[in-house]
Amino acid sequence: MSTTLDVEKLLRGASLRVTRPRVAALTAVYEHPHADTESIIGAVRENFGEVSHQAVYDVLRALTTAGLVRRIQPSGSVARYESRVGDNHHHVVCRSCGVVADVDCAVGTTPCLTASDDHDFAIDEAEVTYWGLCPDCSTALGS
Amino acid sequence: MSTTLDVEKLLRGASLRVTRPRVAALTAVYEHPHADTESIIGAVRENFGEVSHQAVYDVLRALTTAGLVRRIQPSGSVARYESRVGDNHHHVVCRSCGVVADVDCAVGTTPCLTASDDHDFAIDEAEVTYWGLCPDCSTALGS
DNA sequence: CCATTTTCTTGAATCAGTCAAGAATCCAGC
DNA sequence: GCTGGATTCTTGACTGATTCAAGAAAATGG
Repeated sequence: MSTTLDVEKLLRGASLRVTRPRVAALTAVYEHPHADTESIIGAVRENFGEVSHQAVYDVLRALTTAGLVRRIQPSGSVARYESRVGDNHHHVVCRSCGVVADVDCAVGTTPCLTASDDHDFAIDEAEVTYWGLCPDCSTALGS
Repeated sequence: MSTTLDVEKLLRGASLRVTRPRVAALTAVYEHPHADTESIIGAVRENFGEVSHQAVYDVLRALTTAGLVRRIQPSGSVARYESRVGDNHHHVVCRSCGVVADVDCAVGTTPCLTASDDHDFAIDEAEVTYWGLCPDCSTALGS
C-alpha cells in the first residue's frame, strides 16, 4: 500500500503540483483498482472531505496524461482507472456484472503487437479485452 | 455490395421482421463500415426518407442482438457498427482522428483467446484493439 | 512572504443513449 | 385479399457521464 508520502513523490516526479484532491484521488485509485469515476469521488470524499466532482475529473485526466494512472473503458461501461501502469497487462470483463480483473499478457513482452496488416498505422499499443462471465455470474446464471 | 433482397433474406434468416428502417439501416452498415450511429441515421434518411433516431437505435440494437452486425466502441468514442461478423478480426484505431480499420487476427483461428490467468472467468471472446496514428495523422503531426 | 500560475469550486451545458405511451406496420392465418 | 395480434416506429421527454467557463483559492519559485 502506498503512503501519502509515496504518492507525493509520484506526483512531484511527474511535475504535478501536490494538492489534497490529487493525493486523495491517486490514493483512491491505488486502493480501488478498476473503480469508476463515481466510486473514486466517493472514496476521495470519505478520506479528505468534500471535493467537487469536477476536481476529481480534472485530477484523473491530469494523472492519466502524466502516465500515473491508466484509464480503461470497456464497451458499454463508464471510465475506470487503475494504478498498474507501464507493464503490458490486459483485462477480463464480465458481460453480466461488468467486473474487471487483470490478466498478464499471454504472449511475451510486447504481445499481440504485431498486426497482420497494420494499414500503415503507426501502432504503439495493443489492448486486449477478454469478454466472458465472472465466477459469480457464471454460477448465478448457468445451471 | 448487398442488394435490397439480400438484406431482406438476412433479416428473415434472423427471424426479424422486414421493415423499411431495418432494411435501410442494415444496408447503411454494409455501405459504411465503422460508421457511428449519427452517420447511420444520416445514411438511412438519405436513402429512405425521414426515420426517427429512436428507430435507428432500436434497429441497431436488434441487429446487434441477432448477430447481423457487430457493435464496437473504442475508449473515448461513440458506438460504431460493422457488418463483418463471425470472423475473428480486430481493429486499429487512430488516436488522433479516431478512424477505424480492420485487422485480421494475427495468431490463428481463436487468437489471443488464451489468457495467462483467466481468474476462473468463462471467456468467450478476445477483443484486440490496436492504438496508433493513421497515415494521414502521422504525416500531419509527425515530422 | 509575494507574485504568478495552476488548480479547485460552482453552476450550467452537452451529447449519446434510453424510457414511455400511443400510432403505425408487418405477417400468419382465414 | 382481409383481419387480428404482436412487433416496431414516432414523438417527446429524460438520464447520466462528462465537459465548459469564470472566478476563487492554493501551490511553488524567488
